[in-house]
Amino acid sequence: MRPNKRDELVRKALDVFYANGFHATGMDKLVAETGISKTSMYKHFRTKEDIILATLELRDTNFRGWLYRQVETLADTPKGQLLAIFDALEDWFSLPEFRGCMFIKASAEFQERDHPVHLQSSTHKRLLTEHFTETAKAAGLLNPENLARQLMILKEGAIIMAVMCHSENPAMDAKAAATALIEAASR
Amino acid sequence: MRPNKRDELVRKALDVFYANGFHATGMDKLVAETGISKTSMYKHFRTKEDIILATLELRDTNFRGWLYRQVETLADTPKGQLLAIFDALEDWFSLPEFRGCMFIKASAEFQERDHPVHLQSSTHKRLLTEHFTETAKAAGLLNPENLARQLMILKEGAIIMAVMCHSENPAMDAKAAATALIEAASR
DNA sequence: CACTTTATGAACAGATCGGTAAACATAGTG
DNA sequence: CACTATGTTTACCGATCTGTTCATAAAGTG
Repeated sequence: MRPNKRDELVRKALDVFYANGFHATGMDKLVAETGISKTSMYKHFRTKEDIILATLELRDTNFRGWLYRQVETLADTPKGQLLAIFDALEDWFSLPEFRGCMFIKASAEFQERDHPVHLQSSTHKRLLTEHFTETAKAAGLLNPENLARQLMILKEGAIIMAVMCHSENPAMDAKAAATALIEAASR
Repeated sequence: MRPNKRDELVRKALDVFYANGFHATGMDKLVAETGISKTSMYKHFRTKEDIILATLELRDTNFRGWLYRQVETLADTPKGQLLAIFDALEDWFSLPEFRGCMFIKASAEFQERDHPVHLQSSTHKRLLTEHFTETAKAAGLLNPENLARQLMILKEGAIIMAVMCHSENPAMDAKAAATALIEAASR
């Protein structure tokens, strides 16, 4: 099977959009950064928006895959895994290429509630919430849906603080808060 | 004193940028939405970016003013005021014009860490954190800086969830979490 | 009244935007 | 070999981008 130009484009475009933003990245910049001709891009995608949607799809797969794997590596009990979320976040935040959550940024640039980009970003957050809910259930904790939503709030809040207040350690602040919440749900 | 066109522009541009985004709003759109001529705009500001910075300054004043006033109205004890933050958020989220945090969106569109827009957004979050810290100190709670950062994480996370997962009540999820944290810091 | 300030509309740069067209190169397949 | 699919380069389209120019209107001040 030939190396797929389409996938190569999506992989490279993901990095460019993540680092530079969606509206701020023009098609010509995408050509310059990916080394792929504009004609090829428009053979594989009808519009720039379709390329954006494809990068978000890949990002969802990559990010959730990485997080779920990381959490399972760091802890073997469901309860420990809920806490390990924040250890994984700490690692992520410390990467030099860390630029925040791509989906938060995407829905900030495409605000209409029924815009495909906005919808796809919402889906990403919903899938994460559902996964946390399942883990909380496996841990036998009280009100697993409530707890999962609270852990999501802590995760998203930690991301924002990591992007906007660079000096501190929001992942560990969030982990401490999560510990208290999980403790309370253990009674 | 004559009605100040500059302030009128900033007030109206704030709404347009907030509703439509920064890069997505061109100067011509700004003319159409504000009813102020482009020539006037460039008499008062050198660049579009200067207009953006002015709208952020106004937003900071307005938002923190509103939040601090709201919190003081809703509760008279410092501890109660820390919880009232989330009641205020709930009101904010339910407004039809609610579109998330303008500073999160600004720093999502202007990502370079030393960009004036990014810096101004960071300042807004720092001022909020400092205010929460003072309130936590006034409440005599343990580790007021820690608690304030955690409350900030809850606040920012709730905003993100409100923007991206429209069905639920993230403000009350965050308030429940805040209750547990404040309780733990009361020992 | 004359004078200055402030605002306006409309046209216009020069660059960049998303997207297209046409001619050509390359490589895998029969 | 011919054929097809996939890629490239280059130039181009009309629209829109930030920002400027200029002539003109209106309003406050002496």
